Amino acid sequence: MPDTKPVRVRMAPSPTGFFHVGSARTALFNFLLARHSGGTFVLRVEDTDQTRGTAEYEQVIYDALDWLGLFPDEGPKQGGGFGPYRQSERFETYATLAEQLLESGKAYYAFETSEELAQMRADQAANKQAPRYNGAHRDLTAEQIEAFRAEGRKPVLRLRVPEGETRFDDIVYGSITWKNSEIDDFVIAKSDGGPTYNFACAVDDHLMEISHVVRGEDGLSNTPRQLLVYQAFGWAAPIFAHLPFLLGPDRKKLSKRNGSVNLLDFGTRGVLPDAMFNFLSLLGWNPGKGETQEIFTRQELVERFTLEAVNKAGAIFDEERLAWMNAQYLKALPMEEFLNLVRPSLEQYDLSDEAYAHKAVEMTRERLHGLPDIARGDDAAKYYGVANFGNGANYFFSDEYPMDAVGAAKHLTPENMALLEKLTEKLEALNSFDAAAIEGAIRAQSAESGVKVAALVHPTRLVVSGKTVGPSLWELLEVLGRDRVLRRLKTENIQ
RNA sequence: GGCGCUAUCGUCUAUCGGUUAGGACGUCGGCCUUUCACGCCGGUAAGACGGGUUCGAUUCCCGUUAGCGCUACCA
Repeated sequence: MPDTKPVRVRMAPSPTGFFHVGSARTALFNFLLARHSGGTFVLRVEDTDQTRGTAEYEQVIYDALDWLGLFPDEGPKQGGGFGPYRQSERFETYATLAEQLLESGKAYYAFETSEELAQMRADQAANKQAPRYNGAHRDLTAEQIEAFRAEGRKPVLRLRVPEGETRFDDIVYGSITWKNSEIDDFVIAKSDGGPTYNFACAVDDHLMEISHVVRGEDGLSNTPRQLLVYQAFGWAAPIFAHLPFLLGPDRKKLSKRNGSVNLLDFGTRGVLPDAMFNFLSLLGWNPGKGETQEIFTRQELVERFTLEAVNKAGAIFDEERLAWMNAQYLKALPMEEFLNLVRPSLEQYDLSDEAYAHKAVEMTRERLHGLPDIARGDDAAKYYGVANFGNGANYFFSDEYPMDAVGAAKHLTPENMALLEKLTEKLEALNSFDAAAIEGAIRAQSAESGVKVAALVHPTRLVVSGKTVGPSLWELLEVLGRDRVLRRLKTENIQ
């Protein structure tokens, strides 16, 4: 590593109203690289498009980054020595620099209207030609420029792309070469004076002394254009590393059309930030060397991460695997934290008996799914996660809980109800209402009535919880306590 | 259309010319058991296709096919 320049990476989202998980993955890899190399993680807001929302949408970016735990070292909020960090506040810089290019002859005015350009492209398409700016205004004379101005036309500034080819070494994709003839004289300054993406991006990356441009695969095609801007200014280019896309189940670029893409929605659904961090880091990257470990702490990830180990092929965002991974983290979470996590879904209940609530949550937690998806049609009684934890623990806190209809039809038969009456008497007679005694009573009743233990267990569980599944029955009854159990058994709340 | 990129089990991936192609998710079967879940054990399943290079290719090269991306006064 002869390169001793300090590592400075950036995440450059545009405020669009929600934070895409793909952007989160890109931000994460930048963050990992910065922390791994003791570098700086910069947040730059690309809000040059005035037609899109900005102010309130910017907050979404902070919320998302905070949630995932990716705290920028420099950015609009935290400041830094390379600000401002909002492109909308850097227009003068772009204008000044674009002007420089105009004066040096590296850029020129072009006066075509949008309509004329659209027509030009249509003609090219009709002639099966590549739609590219034809360079008609490349060498306008001062008189011609004045004439266009007199017409009231507002010019754009186009970069005069030289002959030859542009190549660069991408850390992930290797050597990439483009013929400059494939790149037209693209616009660097719009007619309203604002910069275009490729220009602003190159200018900012240079001025902010970004050492590694780590971004999505779609940036690959834009890189030659940006390199041309560096070249026009005579600037040294940064190192590029493009990341393969995150794909939907249909193998198309992940979007709202083919899946959940809002990072914060996963949090709402009960995904732990640590789990998402771990999951995302393993999409398109892995420690290699035959490593079979799947669960890594943030620190382990920071230590092992290298751009060289990033894959080239796109990766499908598999929610099943996310669910599994989230479950791993959920199980390892200290009870106190877990309790706070599920508290919102239990808000309608009285949790003042802390010891009881603690026990109820603990018993229910062992059965939760990593990322429930009721919409998929799963049995809500079986699959629940953090977000709808209350559905799995409702019966602990209220006598009003839904009765599983299928289970009731199967187990709450007249014969079984008669058995339950006898069992209820036995339970009522118990001196100590503990698991061992309860089990003893149920087994005794089983033997006495000549039925299998299951013939008593299932109906009892149904009546006291409304569910066909749940914790060990003896322990469950002990925790629920004599009062609740007997009350429910006697009420036969089966509807 | 042009240009660019990609291609190992259904999915995420390991492999840096020689392996019974490994792990994980999912799935299937079994164990545990009062149910479900957990856990444990076991099974299933892959180098897109065709050419080269080589003693030997999943691995290197070329082509085909497929997918994706760029081709805006969006970012």
